[in-house]
Order: sequence, then structure tokens, then C-alpha cells
Amino acid sequence: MSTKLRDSRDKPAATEPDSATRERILLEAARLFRHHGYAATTLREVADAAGIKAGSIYYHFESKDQILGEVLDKGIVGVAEAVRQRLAALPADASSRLKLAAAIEGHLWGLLHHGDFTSANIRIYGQIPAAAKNRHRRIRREYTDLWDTLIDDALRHDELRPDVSATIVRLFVIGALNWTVEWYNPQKGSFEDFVKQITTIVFDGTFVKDGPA
Amino acid sequence: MSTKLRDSRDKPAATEPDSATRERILLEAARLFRHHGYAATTLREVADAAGIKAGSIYYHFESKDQILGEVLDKGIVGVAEAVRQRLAALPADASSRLKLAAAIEGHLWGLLHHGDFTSANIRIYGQIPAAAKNRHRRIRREYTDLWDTLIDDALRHDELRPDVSATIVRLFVIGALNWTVEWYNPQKGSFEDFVKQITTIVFDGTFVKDGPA
DNA sequence: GTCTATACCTCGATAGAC
DNA sequence: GTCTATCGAGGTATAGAC
Repeated sequence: MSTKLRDSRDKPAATEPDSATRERILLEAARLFRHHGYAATTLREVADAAGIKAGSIYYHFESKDQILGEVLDKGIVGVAEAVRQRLAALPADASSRLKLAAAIEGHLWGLLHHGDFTSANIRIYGQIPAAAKNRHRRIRREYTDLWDTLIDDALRHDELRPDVSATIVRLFVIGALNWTVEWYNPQKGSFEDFVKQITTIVFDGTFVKDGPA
Repeated sequence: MSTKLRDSRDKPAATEPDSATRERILLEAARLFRHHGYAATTLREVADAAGIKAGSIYYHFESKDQILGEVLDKGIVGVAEAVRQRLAALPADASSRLKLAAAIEGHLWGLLHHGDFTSANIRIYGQIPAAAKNRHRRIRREYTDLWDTLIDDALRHDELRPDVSATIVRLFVIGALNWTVEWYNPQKGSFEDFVKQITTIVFDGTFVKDGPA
């Protein structure tokens, strides 16, 4: 075995080691941030939920702010990974519609499978200090760029309606998809059926046919 | 003049008098709740923004919690009023599509015209204590009932797609509309054009035609 | 790696002068 | 109707024992 795999002298830097306790802190923090907000959540509550005492958190994290940053990042990364995986599984010549359908399915899957992280992200992103926003912005931007590419692709292949702006479509659709984590109920039907209905609405709308103006 | 119009001995009860200071407190509270969250906003900040001292707030409100309640309510009422007004202006025999279009226009108008109240509502509703939620629930329910009626109406007239659940349509569409307050930019086009594009997407989708499955 | 104990700060709310 | 002054509670973060 190489001694280079993980040198304990190295600082964790960007990718911290994920001990079980550390992960539990992040998970409980996400859950509490989601349901009570960032400022309203105390580290005593997070520690309590994670089964440790408040002071012990500072062995794993430098500050509450750092926990926030990692929770926010995980909210995006979980979704982005699911989407990229779906897209990679498609044949290279897949239609724009097929690509977007795969992206929607992946987005919804990641969103609902990491609900505490994604909902926490959606709910509190608009409320955090500018410094925290700045640190989180790059990872967000990378993901929205992916959608821009998909939508521009559809536009260039004349599949997207010409009478709506591509920017509005992206913002509207992502916003709509994101909000499903706030009301989706897995007990009222299968995930597959849910995805099918959402995709239908996004692609073809809620009405049976193009009606009169 | 009748002495019954406003007897100063009466407690304000449900509808408080709206002094200028009182309204300013609510407006600044909404703005701060929107951008920093409920718990992160201090009454000292609210007072400062309203041009008074923190202690003075308690002449107008019993608690921070009461301010929250009124901010939340205003977020719904402003939207509901705009929608009800649009619907009332329609002829009685208007089609489901026309009624829904009017509701969408009214919803967007109210949403964006009372942005601090509506955005604050959307952002923090999921994070407030259960007691505050319960007090606010009735006014919310009344508004969603209105949408249920409109959508059921479209369903009964065979205008809504039969392959999507009416509940999913309502939740998805309202969620999508609500989130526009988070990204709508009035400098990038007229409100009328914006409404037209959103309505098109909701009714007829983002793609040019019903494509292959 | 987790604990207890605590320093220091800021919050919501109240009291009473003006 | 607004002010100043202040109370008690509870927050993040730190220090040092184990």
C-alpha cells in the first residue's frame, strides 16, 4: 500500500475526511436548518440531535458558518451528480427533449433523495450573509450552466417554443422543480409516476391543446 | 357623523388601525425578514430601519411574533385581493382557460407588487414555530381553495390534461409562480410580456408540440 | 474525540421618564 | 408616542480536564 493515500500531516483542505460523527452533524444541521432556519438553529440543538455535546462540534468544524457552507454545497452537489449521471448514460445523439427529460428526472431524484440538504439550500440561500453566498456561488453557477447548455441546445434544434425566452424557461422550470421538495408526498404515488406528470407539464403544459388566445 | 365609526374605547381587535409608523414597522420587518430570515432579524434593526428606537415598537405591537403574523398575512392577502379582483371583472360565462389566465395575472401582479411581504412569506413559512403556522393557516387555506375551484372547473370542462393529477397541477403551478418573485427582473422586459410568457409555459409547455414519448 | 465550565455578547421584552 | 436604561435568557465560541 502506498503511503501517499492519505497523509495525516496534510490539512483536510477542500475535501475533509468524513468521520461518522462529522457526517451526523451535517445531516442533523441540514434537517434543523431546513425546518427552523439557520439563525434559529442553535449548535446545542445540532449537537443534541447528533448525540454529542455542543463543545464537541468544534473538534469537527471551525464555526457554525462552516457547517452552513458544507450543508449548502451538499444540497447542490447531490442534485448535480444525479443529473450528470443520467446525461452520461444517454447516447450521444439523444434528442434535446430526451436530454432534458433525463435532466428533469435526475434533478427530481437528487432533490428528493437529499431533501434536508436541498430544501435547506433552497430555503435559506436567500437569507445568508453575503460572504457565505460568495463562497457558495461557484458551485451553484456550475450547475445552472449545465441547464443553460441543455436549454440552448433545445433552442438551437428548434424544439423549444420560440415565443418564450430561454432564460425565463430555465429560471421558471428550475424554480418549479425545486419547489416540489416542499410538497412532494411519496405516499401519494410512485416516484416514476410523479416524474412523468411533472415532465408532461413542463414539456406540454397543463391544458389539452393550444387553445384560443 | 355617527359616533359608532371608530370608538376610541374599543380595542383594535382583528383589524388594527394603521398609523404611519405602524405600517413602516411592518414594511421594514417584511424587508428584513425576507433578506435575513425571521430569527436573524432583530427588533433593533427593524426599529432602526423604521426610524425609531427598539423600545418604541412595543407601543404598536405586543411581540416580535405578532409582527411576524401580520407580515405573513399581508403576503397572502395582497395576492388574493389581486386575483379576486381580476376574476370578478370577468363575464360570468368566461372559459376555464380565461379564468385561470386572469388568476395567473393577478397572482403574479400581487406577488411582485408586494415582493417583501410575499417573498418573506414564501421564504420563512416553512421555518416558523407551529403556533405561528396555525394562526396563519386559515388565510392560506382560503386562497388555495380558490385555486382548487378554478382547476376543478377546468377539469370538469375537459380543458385540463386528463393524464395529470389536479392536485399536482395546483401545487406545481402555484409553487412555480411563487418562485418567480425570487428571480423576476422588471428591467428585462415589461410585466405584460412576462405574464404572457409564464402563462404560455403553464398552459402549453416549453416545447413546440407534443413530441414522442 | 468528547466532556464540563464559562466568558462574552446580543437578543426580546419591560419600566418609567418625558 | 417615543425615549433611555436595564433585566434575564440564551447564543457562539473557547479553555482545559479526561
